[in-house]
Amino acid sequence: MHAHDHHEHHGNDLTHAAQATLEKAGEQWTTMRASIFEALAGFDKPASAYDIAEAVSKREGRRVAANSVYRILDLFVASNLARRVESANAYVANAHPDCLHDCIFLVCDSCGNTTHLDDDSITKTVRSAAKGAGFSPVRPVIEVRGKCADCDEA
Amino acid sequence: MHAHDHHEHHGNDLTHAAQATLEKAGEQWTTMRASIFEALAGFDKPASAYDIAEAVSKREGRRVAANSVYRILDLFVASNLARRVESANAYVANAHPDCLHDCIFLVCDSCGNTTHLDDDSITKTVRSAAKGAGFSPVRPVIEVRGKCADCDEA
DNA sequence: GGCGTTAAGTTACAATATAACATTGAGGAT
DNA sequence: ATCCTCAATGTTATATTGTAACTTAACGCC
Repeated sequence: MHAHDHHEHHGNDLTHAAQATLEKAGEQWTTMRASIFEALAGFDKPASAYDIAEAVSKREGRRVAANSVYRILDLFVASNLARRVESANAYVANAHPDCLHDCIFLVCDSCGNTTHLDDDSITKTVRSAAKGAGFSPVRPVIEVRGKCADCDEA
Repeated sequence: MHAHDHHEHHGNDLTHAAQATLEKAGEQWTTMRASIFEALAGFDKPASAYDIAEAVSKREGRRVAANSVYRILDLFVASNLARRVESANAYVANAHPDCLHDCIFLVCDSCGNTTHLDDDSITKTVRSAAKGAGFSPVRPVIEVRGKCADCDEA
């Protein structure tokens, strides 16, 4: 288990935490950003930029271009409000935007559900292995493809 | 250092090792597959399917569609002749197709060069962390984005 | 009011990936 | 030899993901 105590936010609590984090970073919490964050947080599995564009478009009754969604997702990722799941070309909301982790995603190949681990001992080991090879690590990408408990029963 | 002794193949040696591995898996070593493997191995950094299609097209003086390249790359990845670098949407030849590893890629954000580590202790730890979370790991994706030694000097 | 700055809209396009179907060629069965 | 079959590749079309360039809108400031 990781040592420090962090809180997993949900629902409005999560939205407020996201807003607070973004504003603390000197960025604005606009209605568009709020919509996109809501949409992202509303998915129960990683969502592509296009999934989000579609969800927001539907909810708002107007066309929102993928383009705009990408811009905002990039901002979210840079501000720790969201993460990109590289092996799925998709994004997930970060349940604790107020604390910084290299995180580990477990992606189910069969249902697409994704859970995440925050095991700092692993990520530190990976970072230091990279350093040992003369590399300056910036962002570890640690994902495990496989089967989640539910799908594995079958 | 990882414990077992494995040989890094190069040039013709690598091609022969790849051929042997593919044939041992019950697949044919066709001229098309050989061409694509050569092209892939000829890149000094991860190459996209389209990069490879272009290289093979040029070398053979005829159009080779990305499509065919994808099919063969998929086969290569399944047979351990090549790896996909998820965070780069690109592929690299595996320098030792005759032995099986979860491997770790260090991808330079500035020059694109990619080196790989085979540190089984790390990958085992990642796999077992996944298992500990009720997940059945199949394929760990461990990549580190950052700066290589050369680019880091600047 | 005019101006600068940031966010978002719009359009176009590039890059990556897959699907569906046609063709080819090698090997075996008759 | 002819036909049959099957795997591999070719061909065409299209889906999905990601960027670029430029325009418009909103707001604070002078």
